[in-house]
Amino acid sequence: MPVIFSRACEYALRGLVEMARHPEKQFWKIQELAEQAETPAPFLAKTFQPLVKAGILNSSKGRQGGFSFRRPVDQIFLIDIVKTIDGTTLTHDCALGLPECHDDNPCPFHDQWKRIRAPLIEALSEESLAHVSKQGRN
Amino acid sequence: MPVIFSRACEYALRGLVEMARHPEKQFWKIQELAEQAETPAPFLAKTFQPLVKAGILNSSKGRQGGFSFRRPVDQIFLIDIVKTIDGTTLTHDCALGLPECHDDNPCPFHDQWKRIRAPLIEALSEESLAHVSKQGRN
DNA sequence: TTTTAATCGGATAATATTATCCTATTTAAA
DNA sequence: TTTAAATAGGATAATATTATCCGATTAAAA
Repeated sequence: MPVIFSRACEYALRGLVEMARHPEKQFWKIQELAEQAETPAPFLAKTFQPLVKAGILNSSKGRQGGFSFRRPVDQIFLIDIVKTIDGTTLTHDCALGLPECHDDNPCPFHDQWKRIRAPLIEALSEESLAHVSKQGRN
Repeated sequence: MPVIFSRACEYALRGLVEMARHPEKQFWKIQELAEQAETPAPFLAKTFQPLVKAGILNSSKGRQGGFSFRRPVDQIFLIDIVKTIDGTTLTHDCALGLPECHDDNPCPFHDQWKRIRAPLIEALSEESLAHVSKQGRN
């Protein structure tokens, strides 16, 4: 098991952060980006496809092609990427995996998980690629 | 992908909560418990084995055998179960999956994830089976 | 003492996820 | 116009996780 995001989402995040750290670069090719982000290139390419469909990335085929952001990186939030690739499981579903668990029919862990999850969702919603890309050293 | 715990851990938690909700019952057989907890019986049995090894559960073979808690349920915390079954990935590892990411060599998401993770770990550490088992309706 | 019924542990099967490969399509350079 | 180089998408392979099965072991009841 990965930590909290799927492998696919981890790779996408790594790639996007790497892109955001180099605003001078207009178009990124998967091959080069994968090397920088330490991800398998073909898999990174796959994870980028839904991001293009979701309107987060722009893609261009052919020579001089590659990927670019569709909007400024201070307007792209981690939650956008996570929801595009991993869906709403993390933000919506029952932590014990019970499909019948809802507010009006809660499992024993429902309220606690809701409280735990809130700051997580909040942080992912407020954290932009612009901000994240200025952090860290890797 | 499951929400945040592995399927195995989800099942274990469901089973243990069910046990904690019926303190009058001394020994639980996997078959009956699995039905109550809506989990596959053989897989639940597997997930219980590490809990026995970790000293959280007691197991007894043979007729009249089954599983029981080894200490009072107000002294068993969700973090104990999660760590026993899913390990320390959730509480220790890099959210972007980078093995070289540490406090002294942080990835761009390191500090944010640390802040997000803190209340999660805190809640799991404070939440006892006794308390959880009194919540909810499932 | 034998039988019954439970967990334990190893082997195996099924499924989901991760990873790669190959052809088609697209675009720009030659 | 042709060639080269990129993404798109479908097919396939590898791996990890989930799920089941079965014989071995254990312990109580018959």
